[in-house]
Amino acid sequence: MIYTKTGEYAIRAVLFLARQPKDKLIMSAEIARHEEIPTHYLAKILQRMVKYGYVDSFKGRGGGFKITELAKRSSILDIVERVEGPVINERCVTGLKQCSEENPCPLHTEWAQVRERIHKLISSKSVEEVAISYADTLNKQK
Amino acid sequence: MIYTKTGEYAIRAVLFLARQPKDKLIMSAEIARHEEIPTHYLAKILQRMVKYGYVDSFKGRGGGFKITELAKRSSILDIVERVEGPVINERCVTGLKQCSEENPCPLHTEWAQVRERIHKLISSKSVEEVAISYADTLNKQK
DNA sequence: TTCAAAAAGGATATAGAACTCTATTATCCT
DNA sequence: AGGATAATAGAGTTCTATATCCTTTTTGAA
Repeated sequence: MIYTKTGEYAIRAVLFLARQPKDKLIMSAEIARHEEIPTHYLAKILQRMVKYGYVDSFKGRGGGFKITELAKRSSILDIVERVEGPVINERCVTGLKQCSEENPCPLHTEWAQVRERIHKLISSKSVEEVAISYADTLNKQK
Repeated sequence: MIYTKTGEYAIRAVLFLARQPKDKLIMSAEIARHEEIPTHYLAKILQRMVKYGYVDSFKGRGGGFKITELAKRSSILDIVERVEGPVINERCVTGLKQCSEENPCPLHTEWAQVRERIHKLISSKSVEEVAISYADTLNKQK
């Protein structure tokens, strides 16, 4: 995995919310059950997501969470970086301290390409796009 | 970074040793200084490397470490995986639980390709090849 | 207006990784 | 033989990510 569990839980929760009917509220416990995420831990992550403006929360009976427009328009990278800080490390795979553009290690150029491709992969599509096309796949399978 | 600091330190140490004159012994403290790795921690890692047969150690005055033929022939992936276990995670970037070949999430195929490329990048060249071509670069710069 | 549901918030526990320190053992040199 | 050097071994500390628990606050509904 490129990012940590916290980041993974965050996107899974957001992608799950993105697949729900508009404005339907989902309890954190329900998300946790569906996505197999530790209940209390997810609650913590959701709290942060509320602060970042990626989900809206509603307390009390009948309450729960729903995804915001901001999150729908954001990329996976946006969200993960917000939750856990920089995801893609600039250091080369060899870890060589002196490795740089002027002094490239043997894997430098190729690694830069891979890094670029990862970046594009998780930043070029919005959460909404990913969620919709995933929902389609799930439907066709049934 | 794909792997942890421990793994990174391990390759940096091994690549450093690979660039040394044949059979020259280098003290762990010297490797630590050159590669800016915490001294005692590196000593620990080197101990394990000895067990795995990637470096030979010599105690007492004039002692130190040198790389073995096994390590020279090994790939970066080989060494890192030995030190820290599996490096490349099979899980998809979306982390979606149901994501699989039959039920691919929208990023599944592309991510599989990236993963494959990373794998190839760090497994197709031997430590010796990488070290030699890096030494060349360093020389030309001078 | 009181009760129960649900999120928010704070405090704490656990695990693993990263790192440090100290004592021991092996080896070389004089 | 004795002292210096360097790896080895083991215990201990710190830090961060992960996970759990408990109390408080808010809200809808009976």
